[in-house]
Amino acid sequence: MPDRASPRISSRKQPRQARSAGLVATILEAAVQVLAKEGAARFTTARVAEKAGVSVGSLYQYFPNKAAILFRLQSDEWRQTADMLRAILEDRARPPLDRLRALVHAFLKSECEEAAMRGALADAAPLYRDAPEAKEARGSADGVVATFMREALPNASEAVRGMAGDLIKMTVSQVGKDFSESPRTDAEISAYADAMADMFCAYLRSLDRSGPDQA
Amino acid sequence: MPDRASPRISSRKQPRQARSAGLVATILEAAVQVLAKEGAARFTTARVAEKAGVSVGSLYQYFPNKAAILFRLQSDEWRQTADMLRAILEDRARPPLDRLRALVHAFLKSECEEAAMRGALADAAPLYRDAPEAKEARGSADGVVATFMREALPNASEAVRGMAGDLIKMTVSQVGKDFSESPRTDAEISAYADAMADMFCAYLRSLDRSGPDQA
DNA sequence: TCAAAATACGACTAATTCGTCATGTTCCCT
DNA sequence: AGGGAACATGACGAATTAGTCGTATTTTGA
Repeated sequence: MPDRASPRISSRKQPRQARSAGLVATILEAAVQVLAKEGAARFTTARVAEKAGVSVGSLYQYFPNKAAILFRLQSDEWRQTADMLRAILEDRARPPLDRLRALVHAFLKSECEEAAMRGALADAAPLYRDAPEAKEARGSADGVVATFMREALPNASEAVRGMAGDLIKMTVSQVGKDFSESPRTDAEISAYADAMADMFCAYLRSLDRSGPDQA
Repeated sequence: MPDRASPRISSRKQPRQARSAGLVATILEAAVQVLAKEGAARFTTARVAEKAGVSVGSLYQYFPNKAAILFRLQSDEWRQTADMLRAILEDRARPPLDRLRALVHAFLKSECEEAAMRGALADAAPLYRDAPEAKEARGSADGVVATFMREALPNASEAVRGMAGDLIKMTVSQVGKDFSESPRTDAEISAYADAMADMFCAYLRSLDRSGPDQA
C-alpha cells in the first residue's frame, strides 16, 4: 500500500518519563509482531495498539502517523544491516574474496530470520528512498563497498570496479528480498550463498585478469 | 496490500456478445492505466470502472472481485515473459552464452518498459504463487532453463546445473524487479545487462572447466 | 501535600473501500 | 414484432481505516 507522498515521519514528541520511553519500545515490538503475524494489509494502528496493550491515543502521542512506525522499523533494519556489512567487509585480516563469501552468507541468513516481518515491512512501507536516513545508509554502504572493491580488484579501472560493485550490491540485496518472501531451510540458504559467492568470485577474477594474480 | 487468503479468481461469466467482450478488454486496459498512473494503493474498482467509462456493476459482471483483475494482468505478464524466454533460449543457432546474454538484455529491457505498471502490480498483487497459472508458468520456465543448462554446461553434473540454473533465474528475475521499481536510462540498462551477462558467463565457464573447453 | 505537567485513554468522525441488487436498456432469435 | 436473455447502471450497505479530542489518571517538583 505505497502512498507516493510521504507525510511527516519524525517523532511527535520525545518521551520524558520512564513509562513512556518503555511505551515506545513496547509499541515497536508490537508492530513487529503484527507485521509478522498478520501481514502488511492488516497492519493497522488499532491492531498495533491492542497488541501493545495501549490505546491508540497513546500510540499517536509518539508517532505522528502509521507511516512513522513503519519508517522507524525500517530505519532500525537499515542501521543493523549497514553495521553488519561494514564489520565483515572491513576485516582486513581475511582475503577479499573470503570476506565477500562471508558477507553473502551472513546477509542471506539475516534476511531469512524474521522473514515474515521483513517481507511484510517491504510490502507495507513505501520506498522511503529519499528520506535522509535512507540516503545516509546508502552512502555509508557505498563507501564501504567502494573501498572493498579497490582491494578486490586492484588492477581494474575505477569504472569497472564501480560497475561490479553496483552489480554485486544489487544482486545480493534483491536475491535477499526473494529469500525473505519465501522462506528456506538453513541448508538451502547455505547452498545458495555458496553458489552466489562462487559466481561473484568467478566474475571478479575474470575482471582482474589483466594484472598480477592474487592468491 | 497482500491478502494472504486468495478468494475466487476465475471469471464470473463469459462474455457472449461483442459489446461485453470489448468491455473486458477496455477494463483491463483501464486497469493498467490506473495501476501505472495512480499506484497500487489507489487501484480501486471504482477508479478502474471510471477510467474505463463503465459502471462498477458492469465490471463486477466479468470479474468476481478486485483481485481477479490483478490476477488477470499478472497472468498475461507471465505468459508474455515465458514466451520471450523460450524464444530466446531455444534458438539453437546461437552459442549458449550468446543466448544468455540476449536473454538478460531482453528481460531487463522488458521490465523497464511499463515499469510503473509492473512495479505497482507487484505491490498490489499478493503472491499468486500457488495458482495453477503460476505453477504452469514456472514449470514451463524450469523446463526451458534445464534444457538450456545442459547445453551450456555439458560437462557439469546435473546437481551443479540445477543450482546454477536456479541462481541465474533468481538473479535475473529479482534484479529485474529492482529495475521496474526505479527506472533507468536505456544506456544504464544495457550496461547493467552486459555486466550481468559477463558475470554469468564467468560463472558458467568456471563451472565447466572440468572438460573440453567450448569456443 | 498539592497543583501543574505529562501521560493515558477510547469513543468518535470523516473518509474510503468492496461488492450487491433492483431497475433499466440493448440485443438476438423466432 | 415481441419476448426473453444478456448486458449495463449507479445508489447503496456494510466494513474498515487513520487520526482526533475531551476526559481521566499518574508523575513530578516545590
